Amino acid sequence: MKNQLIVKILNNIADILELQEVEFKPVAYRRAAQSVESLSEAIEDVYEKGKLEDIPGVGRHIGEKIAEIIETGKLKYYEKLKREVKIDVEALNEIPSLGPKKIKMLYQKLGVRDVKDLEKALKQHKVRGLEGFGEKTEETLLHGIELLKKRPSRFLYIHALPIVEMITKNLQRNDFVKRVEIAGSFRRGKETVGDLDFLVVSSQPKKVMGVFTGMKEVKEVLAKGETKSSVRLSNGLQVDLRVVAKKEYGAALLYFIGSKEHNVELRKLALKKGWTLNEYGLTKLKDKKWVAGRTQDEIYQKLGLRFIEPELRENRGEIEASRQNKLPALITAKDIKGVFHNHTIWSDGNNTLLEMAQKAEELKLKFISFNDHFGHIGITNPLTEKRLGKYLQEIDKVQKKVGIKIFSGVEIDILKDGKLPLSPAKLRDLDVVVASVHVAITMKEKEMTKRVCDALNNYPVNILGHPLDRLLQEREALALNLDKVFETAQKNNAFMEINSSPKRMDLPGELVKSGVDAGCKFALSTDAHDVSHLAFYPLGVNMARRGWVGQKHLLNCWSLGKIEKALQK
DNA sequence: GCCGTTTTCGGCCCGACTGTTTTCAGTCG
Repeated sequence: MKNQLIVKILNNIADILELQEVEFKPVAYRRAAQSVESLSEAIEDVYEKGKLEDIPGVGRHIGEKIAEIIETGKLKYYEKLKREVKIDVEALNEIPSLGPKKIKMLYQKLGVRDVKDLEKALKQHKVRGLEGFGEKTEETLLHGIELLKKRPSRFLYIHALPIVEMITKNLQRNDFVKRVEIAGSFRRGKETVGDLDFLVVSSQPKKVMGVFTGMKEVKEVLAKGETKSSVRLSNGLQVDLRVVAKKEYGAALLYFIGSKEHNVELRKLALKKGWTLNEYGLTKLKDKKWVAGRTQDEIYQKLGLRFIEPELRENRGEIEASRQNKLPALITAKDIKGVFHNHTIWSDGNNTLLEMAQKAEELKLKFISFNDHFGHIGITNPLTEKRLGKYLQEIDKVQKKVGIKIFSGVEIDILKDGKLPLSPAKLRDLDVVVASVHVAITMKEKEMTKRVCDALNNYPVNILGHPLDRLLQEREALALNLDKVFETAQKNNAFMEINSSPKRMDLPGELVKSGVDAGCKFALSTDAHDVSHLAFYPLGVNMARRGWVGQKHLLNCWSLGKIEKALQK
């Protein structure tokens, strides 16, 4: 899959063109890059279908360039640009407060071509003499380079969560703070966040800024103004805060939840109606008269739209769907009646069957499904055919001690050749069969796709476990033709898993949406190895919501009777 | 370079903060 390569090249072209002060083209290339990035299928497949120009922001010229990259792995135009500029724009652009104008100046006056050159020039104090540069800029840039060297990667949602709660509490306890909202990608339920964005309603912004920048977790104040401040916490996470008046609340929240691409579309829509939209409200273009802004709903309505849930705001068709009143009724955490795919001390989990079941009951769930590892995967203590009988007896015993329904089952490995290490007949004795790829994960797409589809075709698999087998920030996704997998799963009445484990988040939201579009059904799992992991299921709900999942698409929302029927093979 | 429920040509989202200036350009989100 060359999506990421193409995204990178298109963005680099935009960087270079920006440096050359070419107008409008950079925006066009970035827009195209963004669309390719949010594609839910391999760009090669789009190309083969001859549909490249259907991608928003991709016209004839960029389409031809993408085709060239797919066919040859390279792009002549890009090579030519790189020869022309001779500068490592990509790396230099990463440095905070360094943009195209300054990069150009640094190259022309000091011959700076890369970060190394810049660091040298800064340390020799050659930069401060340039027009528009000063001592302070020198310091900022040097600090920026240091920061990049030890830059923390994006934060997992689960790691950002306690920080969000802490900051919210810190702000809320002040009587001059009327309202606190978390916005940005966290509010949109993304699996990782680059920074946090807070919105506060208050008539005393200065006091709010004082509290915010004065928190003990703040390591560095990056900016502090009347309405906007930015800090870096000691763990490296950047947090932005905006303070607005009550009247602006809706417009500001809309603006700060984003995504940027969603907002740009809304603004274009406003312009067509003779209005302008910013974070303070929707106003008339002519006389600046106020149209709306108190609530998000009000603004959507004025724009001829129905309210769009934050998780959908990625400019992936939600605006058109909203206009046509075709938005899905998204599931919420309350709709989840139980969770699939959980481990205990019968394989590599930390707790007993009873402890896990009791915890699920405590969480007000109506069922839990146990799926301890089966077969010879690289973990200690997997279930074997010999132990399976005892495991099932034990589950029966626990069932008598708790007030919720327990499903029995295994998580069984999909072997290299697409076979499972237990016969279809024996698998049919279990309530829930989760089948997953764990070993030989570097297979080529064609083989891997066949392997997974063979398993779905030849065995009574209920749930395809963590389909991508990716680990966030650790391991790439399997090479898999998901279109084919979706089709095969649907044909065999198998459910695609939405795995809520914080490092997995698999399938991610955008791919869940492709599955929904393809007619697939889903099962939400916790993949818990400890009682504490059972509480992770709302993370899977985030993924499901980002994937446009309604109750009819998700097994966990159905009645127990209907679930049992759907699991019969 | 893309795009069109006023357009196939002429537009292209909008404002805050910082540092360097002495009214604003550059950067960022």
